[in-house]
Amino acid sequence: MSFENLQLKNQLCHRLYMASNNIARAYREPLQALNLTYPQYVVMMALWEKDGITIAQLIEQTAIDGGAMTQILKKMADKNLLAIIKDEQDKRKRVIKLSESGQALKLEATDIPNKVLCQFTSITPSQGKQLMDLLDLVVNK
Amino acid sequence: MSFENLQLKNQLCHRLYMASNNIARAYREPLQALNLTYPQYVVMMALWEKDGITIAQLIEQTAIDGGAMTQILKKMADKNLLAIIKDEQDKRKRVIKLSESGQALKLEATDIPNKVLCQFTSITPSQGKQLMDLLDLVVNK
DNA sequence: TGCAAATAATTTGCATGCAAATTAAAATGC
DNA sequence: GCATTTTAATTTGCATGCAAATTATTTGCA
Repeated sequence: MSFENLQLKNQLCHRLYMASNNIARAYREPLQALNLTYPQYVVMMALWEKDGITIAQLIEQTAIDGGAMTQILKKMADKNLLAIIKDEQDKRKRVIKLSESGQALKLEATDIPNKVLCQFTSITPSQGKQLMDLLDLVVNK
Repeated sequence: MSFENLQLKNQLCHRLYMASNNIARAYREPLQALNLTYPQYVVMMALWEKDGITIAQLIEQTAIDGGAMTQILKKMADKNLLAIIKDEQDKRKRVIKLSESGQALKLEATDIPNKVLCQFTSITPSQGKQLMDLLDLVVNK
């Protein structure tokens, strides 16, 4: 038996693992300037697009784990980026609302995507698009 | 300003994040049968390919964090999958050697890649290959 | 030779990802 | 109308990923 299927270099999962870590690492420095971790940045992007949504909707948009989300939002509330508000209609729900400084941070974040992309010179925009489409197949199983 | 560049659906990083988590999740169940976590499985694959290497080499092969590697190897040694041996030539180094049960596990692992791939029906083998090549561009910056 | 610099691992502290258990509130069904 | 089930969040315990500090050795170089 050759066990080719067990060779690390043939594993799609390992490529994804390395690529994902690699790109997340590339965000660290630019995000430090905004005092945000990467998942916090993802939450901010979701809220900049649509504010005032529930935690469940935020989890749906970001695909961040629910247990982690509770902690992440708590820290972001501590930093006064957002407020966690009880829904009076359905008291199980919490609505997330950006603070003014949370909204204002959007302007400072505009450059982040470019700063990160500039670190990846070997991939063209067209290949990036291709890659996104292929990744969608993995995301949607 | 449109802020298109800040939309979550346009972020390569978020696709990678979701895809990577999604595929790692797909490994969980098959790996439970072998009593391995995903990173432990990656370490095993590296060692099945080349046994008796140092921790530094293992880190190089797997791209797993050094600090995490120490913990991972400790747990794997506790499970008697491998031994962590002091290098007598260079006492800073540790050599990792698979135990017999560690080597034997390779046979049981042969089916894992297929079991996982079967969960991703919407992606063809050709697309998988394409995806790997594109991911290499991200991995190698 | 001797001491500073580099290398290999480990440790520590923090931030997740994930599964399972828990709590609170709302929806359902008989 | 009340008990059962479902839903929304939180909490807990465990396993990383990562940066920074630490320890033990080895190299390099004056």
